[in-house]
Amino acid sequence: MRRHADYRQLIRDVLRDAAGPLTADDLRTALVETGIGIATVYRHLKAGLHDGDFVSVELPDGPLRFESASRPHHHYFACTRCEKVFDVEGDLDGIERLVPTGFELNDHEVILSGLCRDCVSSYEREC
Amino acid sequence: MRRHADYRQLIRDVLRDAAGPLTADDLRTALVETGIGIATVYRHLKAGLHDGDFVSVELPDGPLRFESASRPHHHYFACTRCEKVFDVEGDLDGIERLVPTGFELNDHEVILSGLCRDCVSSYEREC
DNA sequence: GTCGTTGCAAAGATTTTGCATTACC
DNA sequence: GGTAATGCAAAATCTTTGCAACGAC
Repeated sequence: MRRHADYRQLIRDVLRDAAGPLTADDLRTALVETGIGIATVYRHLKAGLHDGDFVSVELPDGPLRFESASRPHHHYFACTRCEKVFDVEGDLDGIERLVPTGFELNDHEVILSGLCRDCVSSYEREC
Repeated sequence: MRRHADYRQLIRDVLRDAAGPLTADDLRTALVETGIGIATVYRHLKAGLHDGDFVSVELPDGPLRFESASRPHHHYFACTRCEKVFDVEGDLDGIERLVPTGFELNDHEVILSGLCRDCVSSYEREC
């Protein structure tokens, strides 16, 4: 089996092409043909976070997810039924207004939750 | 040692008086004199989440935190230096605008991050 | 006595680390 | 050969679960 592939670049590629943030195990699965181990995935993710290649997103009730830092600013919609996570375009106004006096704002994250389109549809069918 | 105290109520009391969201272990520590076990803390938190007594907040790089559901709607400021979490008053406009067509929004969460007042001060002193 | 609650410990799930081995140059 | 990266497995951390014992009534 091939070893010492450019795993960092492979992880970058997978994250760049993903529709939303991925877990470490999602990445290992995507790269399973290379034989990458989960420890190596975590090591590259951690190094990439430090280097600014990736950002991490913590969502309710799930493992940490990662995505490419180069994606345009966006937020998330977490479906409480199917547990999928969707990227959401756009941003909010007035964020600075929330920051307490003397605090220094560096980043922000908005997580919407509810039902995604598919789950709204299947819920309506069931009732 | 006293057993079968009204642990749910004790947990409610601690969360009601807290300055921000607490971890399960914070709660066990706060109630250590009662001899409560961590499993019981988690069991009441889980039941209370289901009953709508508590809400959970997942913040970057830390265990799940909990707070009273009865607190007025607010958001969080997570200091990246001292890792404390502060409640933030107020809310944002235009959240509905972000929701993709066909999705049903039930909740949202805003997590600001940066430096808290104390860390801004000590950072300035150091430089 | 019955039923629900509890503590403890074990199990799960996720993430990190130690270490010998391997690949690259 | 020397250096850095890797896989495996153990450890660490956080959370859940099984179960026997206990308390409330």
